[in-house]
Amino acid sequence: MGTIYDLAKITGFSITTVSKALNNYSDVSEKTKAKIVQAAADMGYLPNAHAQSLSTKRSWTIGVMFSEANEVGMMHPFFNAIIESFRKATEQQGYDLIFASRNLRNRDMSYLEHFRHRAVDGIVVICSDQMDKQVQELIQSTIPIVVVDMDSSDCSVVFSDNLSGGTLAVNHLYELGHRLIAHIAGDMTIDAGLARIEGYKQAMDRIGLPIPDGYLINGGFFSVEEGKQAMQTLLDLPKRPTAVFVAGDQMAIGAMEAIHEAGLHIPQDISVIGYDDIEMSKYVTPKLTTVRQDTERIGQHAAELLIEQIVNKQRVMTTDIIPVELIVRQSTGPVKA
Amino acid sequence: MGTIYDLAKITGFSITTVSKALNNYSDVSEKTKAKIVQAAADMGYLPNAHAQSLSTKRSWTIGVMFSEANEVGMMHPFFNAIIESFRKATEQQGYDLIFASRNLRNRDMSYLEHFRHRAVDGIVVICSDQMDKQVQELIQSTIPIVVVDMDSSDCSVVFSDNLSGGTLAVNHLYELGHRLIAHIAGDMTIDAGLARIEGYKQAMDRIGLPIPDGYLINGGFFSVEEGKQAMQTLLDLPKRPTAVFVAGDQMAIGAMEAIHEAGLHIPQDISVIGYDDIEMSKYVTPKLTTVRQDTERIGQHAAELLIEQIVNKQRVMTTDIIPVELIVRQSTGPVKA
DNA sequence: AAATTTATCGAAAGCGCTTTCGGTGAAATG
DNA sequence: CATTTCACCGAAAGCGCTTTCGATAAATTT
Repeated sequence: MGTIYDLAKITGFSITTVSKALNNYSDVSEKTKAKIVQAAADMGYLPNAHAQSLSTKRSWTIGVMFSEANEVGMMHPFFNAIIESFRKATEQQGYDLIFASRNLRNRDMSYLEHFRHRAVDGIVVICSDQMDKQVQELIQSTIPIVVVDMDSSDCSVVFSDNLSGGTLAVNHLYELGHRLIAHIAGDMTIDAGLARIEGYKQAMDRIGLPIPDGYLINGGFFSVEEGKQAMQTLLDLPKRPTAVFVAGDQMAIGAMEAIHEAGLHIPQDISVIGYDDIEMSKYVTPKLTTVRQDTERIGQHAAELLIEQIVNKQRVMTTDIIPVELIVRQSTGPVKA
Repeated sequence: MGTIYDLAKITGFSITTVSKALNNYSDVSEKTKAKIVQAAADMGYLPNAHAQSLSTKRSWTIGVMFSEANEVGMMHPFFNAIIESFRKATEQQGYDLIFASRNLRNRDMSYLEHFRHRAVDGIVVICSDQMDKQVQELIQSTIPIVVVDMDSSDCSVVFSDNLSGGTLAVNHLYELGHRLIAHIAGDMTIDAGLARIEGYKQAMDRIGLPIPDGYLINGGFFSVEEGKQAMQTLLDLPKRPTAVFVAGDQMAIGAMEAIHEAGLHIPQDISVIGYDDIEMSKYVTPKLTTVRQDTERIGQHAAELLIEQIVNKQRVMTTDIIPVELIVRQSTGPVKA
């Protein structure tokens, strides 16, 4: 406890000198610097972050906002992995994360208002909803920002190479001999979902495979339940697919459940490949083949991009695409002869 | 943007009156209050949180700290669920969460130092490590605090009824006809792990079942991998158990993997029951029977406990135990005849 | 009409810190 | 020896807000 005033009194210097000593200014002698630092250590002095922020207009905080349809917040396994990596990268630089709510002191405010109130130095938004007004508002603001998993030309964005991801999945299935390949897609209002659809279509086209009616089915917003339902209607098709590319691991897990419940076997009767490579993918039975998104790299890169903008005090609008990787496990196999 | 000075200039009142109007003081007339509020809305005025904090000595922030052996941070599925519920409860009251790091501006500091620096109003620690010096330091401090999942008589704590949980698991297995019931335990340095062991022992004792050599095995720190290993040594036992109670769902998933790899079937050959009921438990195959911890309630209760201390400005040291619930799914079944 | 309340407002100090700018004495320069 | 330079330090203003304590004019009471 204690303030620089206490420190000044104890050491006999002015608060100016104390402050300078603590901040390692060059115009205070090594001798007095040492004295002051020692006294600070002795009394367990710590600068008050709020006073510092007020004075310097730097808060060393970064606001984080999730925008996703299911409102699971920090329990979203994919977003969560990104944030964890983002956190590690930013904490190294001295930043703390503030998770925005929309309610402050019984006053309902927008995320932007919240962030302005807290005077964050930058914002990261992990967003699946392109249309979210709040996100647009954040992007339009002057606060440094980076958005993950969404496309935009108005700010720095970083997301996976979903187009290649879709292609990767289809090709893998094709090489295993599959010709009846369906796609349980994410909603088209979601950039990632749309890009994976595109990847799927392009790959099918390139291979020369037609997409039968009903083979491209909307799985909604990536939940297990929606994946399950989509798979069920897929199973009811007159000509059932032998393989299905699912746009997200959670949906894929739901799809697997539907397949099991129908008494079919994976991958003998039907192959399934997911997308994301969330934690649990390697623990379901059979272990899920999937397209891995590099959450580690996405989070870290987003952090770098944001901090760069903060320190340089100028916006940069890049769109960085992170490569994905095919992880072959046990849910995909050769087509039945 | 803008400050109360701007508002004062625009409306013609003093900053005092502006501040009072904004804070709904009684000694400013409705008429001027309306004018000021209107002007504030017009200019998009928002109070600067740092200035407010500096002046009121309330920061409306709560520091959160994880302490767990595996360092997975916010990717820990159980802790994570608790924090999410905690967040919802606190955000309603106007608090923001700050996730503590130990590095601030290239200065390595303790969590307590970090929290003091940020002047948080309260602290929540989700802790599995009883011995953590940092946690002790936090508890000894004067900042309002609540700790989850650990026992302590020096502060408010809230955790699950692990004793009953252990008993619940064993009894369920017993009722299915099992007599050879093993326990893959969490490390004994962890309160939760210890209590579940105790529950297991007591239940076995009450039933009159002996605990064969090697049936109580340390699974370490609740990771999938450790659970798998523990199960493997269990399977190598001369007299293999017909059922195993695992102290955590992640370990249980590892155990299931080991069982599958050994060519055995769940629950036909061996029943397994987990603990936690994390998200993925209902998606593994077979779906995991488990003892559910009420993360929703734990998080919310912790929030209430903490906020109460903050507003009343006095420490309370209660230990609240939240009931658990047996969730029967498909990984447990009657013993083979 | 005088005395007292009441309603409404503002000056000023304070929260803990940073930073500009000027001042002082000692060392270096001519 | 006079002058310039340099190293070191502090006064003061400012960051944006809250809160105490008076002050004033209007309303009420006697």
